[in-house]
This record gives sequence, structure tokens and C-alpha cells, in this order.
Amino acid sequence: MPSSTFLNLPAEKQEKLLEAATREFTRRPFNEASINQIIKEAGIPRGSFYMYFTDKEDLFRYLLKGYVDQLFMLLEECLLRSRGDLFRALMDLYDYVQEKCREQHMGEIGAMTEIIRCNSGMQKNGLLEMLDSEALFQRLGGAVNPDLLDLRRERDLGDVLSALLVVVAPMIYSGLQNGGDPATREQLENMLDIFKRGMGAKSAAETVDKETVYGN
Amino acid sequence: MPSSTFLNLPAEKQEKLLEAATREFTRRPFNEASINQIIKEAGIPRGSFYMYFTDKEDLFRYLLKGYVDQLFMLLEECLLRSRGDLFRALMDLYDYVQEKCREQHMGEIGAMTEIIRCNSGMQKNGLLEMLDSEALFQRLGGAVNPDLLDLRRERDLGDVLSALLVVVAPMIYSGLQNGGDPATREQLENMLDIFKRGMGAKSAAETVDKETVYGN
DNA sequence: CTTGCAATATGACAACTTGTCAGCTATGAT
DNA sequence: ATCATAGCTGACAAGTTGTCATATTGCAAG
Repeated sequence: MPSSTFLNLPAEKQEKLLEAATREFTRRPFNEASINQIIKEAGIPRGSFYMYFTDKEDLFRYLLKGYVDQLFMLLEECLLRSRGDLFRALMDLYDYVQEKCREQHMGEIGAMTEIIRCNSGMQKNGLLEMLDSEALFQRLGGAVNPDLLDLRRERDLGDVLSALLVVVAPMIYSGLQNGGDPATREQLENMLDIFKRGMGAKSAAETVDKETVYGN
Repeated sequence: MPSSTFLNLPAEKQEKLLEAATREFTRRPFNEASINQIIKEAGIPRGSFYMYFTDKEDLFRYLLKGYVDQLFMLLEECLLRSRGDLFRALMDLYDYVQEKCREQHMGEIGAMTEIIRCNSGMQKNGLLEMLDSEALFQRLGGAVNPDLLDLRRERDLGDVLSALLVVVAPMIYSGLQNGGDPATREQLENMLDIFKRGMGAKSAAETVDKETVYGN
């Protein structure tokens, strides 16, 4: 988290730094990104940088937190529109992100995508870890209609949410990377269906639709 | 991947480097780990290092690939013992890893754990990405009994495996980190059950056991 | 042998990196 | 006008990495 000194800075100056940082982090993966480059481009002196952020990592986290928060707000919106249907909301989120990224090629989401793409080597998934699960699950939990889920214990909702996000998020990224390959969308759809119906073999009574489809 | 030059080195010298690398990577996270430190400790000159590996990352991947492979071999064993029951095998793997790590505090698995623990900051989950999904899924796929799963399409098995691994692996790590907290084991057990039974609400006919237990 | 050639080894080097700190300047209160 | 406090600054030490000209080795053919 940036120091209060940074937050007190004129918005213009803040953005200049943040923009330069975004540019650098979309160019090189986190390891290789250079504070030198960022401050040179933003035109602020070295000493000042360390006045605002403790670290390269500090800056990186701050930058990405904004993007991730935005994505979660989108998911929340999708949940409202789908009346709490988590699975449908996730598909809608996928579509919405796809579309949004196509039209404004380097907007808010575009920048996030680029950073993710650029960091897809060594530490890509570390991005996931960035989300403050506690707070976010609480927020999302409220928008989910639990009657559409098979919840049996208090914390099942949290487990369901976290499992879904861990699996779905990379697929959303992946969809962005290959420019909306329909195969990726289909894969996501299928994955969600597997989660919904369960992986365990169904006993005879429950196997109706399976046998209907495959005649096996 | 290391150069042939490295593979041709006397085993003794290879290990000296690998051991030094393990020590360094268990001390500092990948970003901060220093090639300088490694070569100093291994007593090989700077130039030679770049003769063997192209990069710090190159070395890191090679080192970890060995550990990850070992873990997959364990899972394969567990699958054989559980007669292809994937869910049971994953629980067994959890227990086995726990036990193994307790007795030999810094053995093969111990080293892996330490590296994972040390890298649990920015790029922890990047470790997951290291596994060559294609090859590994093929291997594991053969040991799984598909009759115990609800597979409806050709690639469902791959999807099931990948989803399970993505969710379970961090929980195994996490169990190692907190020294075998029973709560973690319970969480894993619950998570596997959710996957097995499915997340979607069951229609009346299928809800029998849920209602039996909760009377709701 | 010994000549020669390719493979391997080596450490000094240039070109970076990062975080710190002593001293500077601006702001606002008394 | 004085002074404290917060904020600003760039030179600096201590480190990092990858390269490369040169030295050394191993080995095969003459």
C-alpha cells in the first residue's frame, strides 16, 4: 500500500506514475521490470519513489489491486443480473470481459490483460493470490442465491466460490490471450457444467440424462 | 533445461551445484535469490554457470521439475492402491506427504516444501504452471478408473484432473505449511466431497440424503 | 608424440539494479 | 520573521546479471 504522502499527491502526478508503471509492467514481467525505467518515464526522482512505495512489489500490488477490484465489481453486477445464479454470472462475466476488451483495445481491462499476459511466465497465478479472499467472498456471498447451490455446511459457500474462482479466472485470462477463441468459451461452459453436476459417478436413479444422451 | 555440458558433468559436481541452488532457493524467494550466492557456495566460477544454465529461471525450473515429478509419481502410486479412485487417492496423497515430511525433516519432499513455502509470496502458484499438463494427465489418466467418475465427453477426464489438481495442490502445500493442522485436512475432505457431489442444487428426487441429514 | 581442433572453463568487465541518506526546500503556524 | 515539520532530491555504496576474450583441456589423426 502506498504511503499517505503518495495519496496526498495531486491526482495528476499520481496518475503519471501509475501510467508509467502500467507501461513498464506491460512490457516486461515483474522480475525484469525496472523501477529506474518507471521513474524516468514518469519524470520523478528516485528518492521520491521510495517516499511513496516501499518496493517494486508494493507498487505492483497496488496497481493490480485496482484492476482486480474492478473485475469483482463486474462479477457482482453479473450476479445481480442473473438473480444470483453463480454459474450463469460467470459465463456472463466471461462474455462481458471479452466484449469490453475487444471494443476499447487498451482501456482499463485492456491494461489488466496486458499485465497478466506479460506475467504469464513465472508468476502469473500469483495474481490470483492477490485477491483478499475474506472481504471479496463476503461481498460476493451476498449476491449469490444459495438456493441454486447444494450447500450443506456453513462454509460450503466460501469453498464453492474459491474453487470456482481459482479455476475460472485463468480461463478468462486465457480467453483474452487467444483473442476469444470459441473453444475456450466452450471449455469454460463444459467446466462449469462439470462443477454443477458433480464429478462422482451417479447412481442408477440419477443417471437418467447421461444414459439418455449416450445410450450407454 | 540444462545444457548437455551440464548433464555430462561428473555427478558429484552436478549435485554440488544443485544443492547450493536448493539452499539458496529455500532461503530467499525466486526474485531475490542470487546466482552469485549459488555459485559461490557451489565453488564454480560465474562463466561456468552460464555454460550450464541460461538463466536463474532455467535452473529453478529444472530443480523444481524434479520435485514435482516425484509428487506425481506418488499420486500415481496412490491411484494404484485406491484402485483408480481419484478422490481417495488425493486424500491418501495428502496424508502420505504429511507423514513423509514429518519423519525426514529435510528430505526430498522437505526441500520441495521449503522452496514452496519460501516462494509463497508473489509467485507461489507459478509452481503449478510448471507441470507439463499434457504428459502428466496422460500418465495419470491411465491409472484412473473412469467408472467412478461422471464423464460425458472425451475431454472431461482432462478437465476433471486439471480442476482437481489446481484446487488440491495448494491445499497440500498449505497443509505442509501449517504443520498438519487437522482443519486443513478436513477442508480438503470437504472440498473433494463438493466436487464429487456437484455444486448445483439437486432436484427433489436427488435431495434425499441432504434432507435426511439436515431435515431442511 | 605432437599437432590441431573443438569443447569446456574462467574471471574481469560493462552495464545495469536497488535502497539509503545527508542535505535541501517548501509550507504553514506562532 | 522564525522555526519545525513534512516532503523532495540525486549521488552513492553495494549489489546484480550476462558476456566474452582468453586459457585450458580432451581427444583424434597424422
